[in-house]
Parts: sequence; C-alpha cells; structure tokens
Amino acid sequence: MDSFFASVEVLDDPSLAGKAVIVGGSGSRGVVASCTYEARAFGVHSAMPSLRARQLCPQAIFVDGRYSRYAQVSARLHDVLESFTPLVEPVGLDEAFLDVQGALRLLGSPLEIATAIRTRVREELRLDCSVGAGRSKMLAKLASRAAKPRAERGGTQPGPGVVVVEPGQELAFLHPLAVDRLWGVGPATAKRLHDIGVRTVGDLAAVPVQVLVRALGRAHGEHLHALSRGEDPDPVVAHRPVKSVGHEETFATDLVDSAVLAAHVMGMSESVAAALRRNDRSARTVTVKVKFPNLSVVTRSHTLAFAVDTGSAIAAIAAALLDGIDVQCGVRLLGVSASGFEPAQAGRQLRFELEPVQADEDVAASAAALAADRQEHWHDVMDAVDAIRERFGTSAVGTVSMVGPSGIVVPARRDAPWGPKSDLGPADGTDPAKK
DNA sequence: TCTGGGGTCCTCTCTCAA
DNA sequence: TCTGTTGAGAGAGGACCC
Repeated sequence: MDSFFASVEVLDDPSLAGKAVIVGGSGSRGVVASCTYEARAFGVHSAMPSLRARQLCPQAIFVDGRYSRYAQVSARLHDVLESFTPLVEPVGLDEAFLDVQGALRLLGSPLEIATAIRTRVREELRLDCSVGAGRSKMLAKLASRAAKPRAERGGTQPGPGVVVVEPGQELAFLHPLAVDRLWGVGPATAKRLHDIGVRTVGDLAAVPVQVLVRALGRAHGEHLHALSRGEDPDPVVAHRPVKSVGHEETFATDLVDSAVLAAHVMGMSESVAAALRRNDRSARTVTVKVKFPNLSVVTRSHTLAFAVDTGSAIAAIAAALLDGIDVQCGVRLLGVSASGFEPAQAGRQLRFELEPVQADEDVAASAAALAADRQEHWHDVMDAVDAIRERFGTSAVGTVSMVGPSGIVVPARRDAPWGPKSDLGPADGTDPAKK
C-alpha cells in the first residue's frame, strides 16, 4: 500500500487531502510511522525521529495514529487479496506476497492479475497500492517499489502502479540497482559491502561467495550471493506461525523508581500473557529488555523447564531478570517478551511435571518456583480476568502491583505505538485533542 | 537531531554432556 | 582419571523488516 497509515487518515478525514500529514509519535522521543507524499517532498520518511520531521516540514499535520483502525482496513485488504489466491503471505499490515502460479490460467497473465488487484483495492478500499510481479518474492518486492510514486522537491511524480519483471529480464532489472535495495541489506550490511567495493547488485554478483561469507557470515553471505543472481528459493507461506510475543514501551522520561518499574513489568507481563492465551499458547522463555538513557540496550532471558501463560508467572521471571540489571542510571525503554511456545495445554499440565525446588537454589530457581506456583494457581483466575477485560476493557481489572496514581497500568497494545505522547505541544500551536 | 514497537533471524560465546 | 573434540541448547547482542 502507498503510505498506508497516512492514506487511511486522509480517507477518514478528507480535509487532510493534499496536505503534509505525518502519522507517528509526536513527542520528543517519537518517530514517523508513515507520511503522505506531500510530507515526503520535504525529505520526511518513515522511521525518522519526529523532531527532525518537524524541522524539515514545520507545516506538517501530526496525527497520533490509530493502530486498530489500520488493522481493520488491513483485514479488508487481505479479504480482497484472498479472493485472487489462498496463498497470501502478509508482511506487516500493508504488504503481502501472493503466489498466483495456480491462478494464471483462470485469471490471466501476471500483468493482468496485478492490474486487477490494483483496481479492486482502489474500488473496495478507496486506497492506492502498487503491485510488483516476478518469479520470486524478492523480485516482486523490488518491482512493487519501482511501481510506487516518487516524492520530489517539485511535487509527486506518479509511478507506473504495476511493474512486472519478465522471465529472462531478472538480471537486467536487478544488476543496476543499489545494493541496499536488496531485502536484508540495511545500513550495517551496506557499509560492510561498500568497504569491499560493492555498490550495486551487479557488483555483488561479481564477488566470489567466499568473500561475502567472510564479510557477512555464512548464512547472510550465501543468501545475498543467491539474491544477486536472481535466485530466491523463499516460498510464499500463507500461515507463518508466530514465534514470540512481546510488549515494550519507551517512557516520556527515564524511570528510576523500582516500584514504578515493577508495576510496568507486571502490566507488560499481563499483556504478553493475554496475547499467549489468545493464541492458545504457553511459553518457556521469558526475556526482559532494557534501554538506558545513553540508548545502549541489554536483554536478559531465562528458559523454564515448563511453559507458562499467566501474567503473574511471567512477571515472577521478568522481575527476577530485571533485578539482575543495574538500572540506577535510569530506564528509557522496558520490554517483556515470551518465546519458546508450546500448546496452551502444556502450561495447564504443570502440576504433573514440576520438580520440587530446594530452598538453597539460586535466584533463577527461586523465580522459577514462584512462577510455577503462580502458574498453577492463577490460570483459572486469568480465564475469568480475560472474560472481564473482554467485556469491560483492559483496565477493568488488574493486580494490586499494577495500580498506579492514575489507576491500573493498562497492559493492552497501545493504539499509537510510535513513542510517548507529545511533550512538545503541536507544531501548529493548536490542541491536538481538538483535531 | 538523537533515534518506536513488534517481530524474525543470525552469529557468537559459553556450558554441559557424551 | 584426565584431556580433547563435538554437538546441542541457552543466553546475549546485532541487524533487519514494516
């Protein structure tokens, strides 16, 4: 989709049409999640710090964003795509790969299918998208990028909308491209490639694979070498299983109070546990992430002998992990995540598998014992809590440790997860609540 | 100017067991 | 009993994607 979040905002509020609109965190620690082409013409792009975006485009209208609304539109988009083929692999909310090999006889050539997708999306969602087609996911991805409009100083240049890389033309399409256009080449890899004289995909294809493996590691080196020759064996997978769930938050000001941190750990653990139960999963590994004021990041994880799916059990482990981190200098971001999934039933059968824990075992074992105890005694309670939250909202019920000055620390996914709310005031001097 | 949130995958290091 | 090797798994960090 073309500047998806911003386009949805314009769709819902036509007074924004033709204006520079930026969706993202409006605070000093926020980033741009999406922006209209009018904002892009000033050099604004997604992932840019909001402060920088304000400087480049002071007249831009900042919108906090509504994740639930975008998810709603995304679901409709996927309904449209699945009417073409059941083999749809979503990439985030606004992109997807479609394997249309089995539909060619029924629906026509790749160009005809791509054009039909674009038309149907515009008719049913009233939003624009760009479609790329090729013999692999990477080629389709690069082709869709080439199909998009281009923002320039003088205005927006419309893109072709549909680009098809025909069989036999792959290398002619790929080799002139800058190497950082390839999927998997970010700033760090691009720098390493530049260091060995590789600037274009064609340069990459000319480098012996051993040199790439030395520079980038085996998996990455071999993968990029294959991509540069147009080889991409990665198939379209319609239902990729989720492997981890997490919740993290950057605070408007750095936190130092251990009681406040503990309340956030509890709230985030509840959020993670609720996501696990929604997906009928329990998890063996709990990870805590801390970002310090100097932006350095540490993670600590612990893998249990059993799987858990209650917030209090996850919080027992997360709190013990956080205890092992020196947070005296303050915490800018805190996160809790769970991985190592097992079916939910594994967490419910805990009482038959647990080994007794001796009193003199280390902190991790104590935390595990606490988690086990909570897991065993809390899952029936959490089923009731889930039902209450479903009906009355996420802040309707919580544990005592989650209660802060303004009530229960809400563990639900935030609707505008792109940094803390504005601590700067709006760029145009108006009250954003009135927009 | 000072960098979000939710993910996946890879690499390196360490430990433990065979 | 000691030493060296190997492989698996855990833990930590980094890079990347949207």
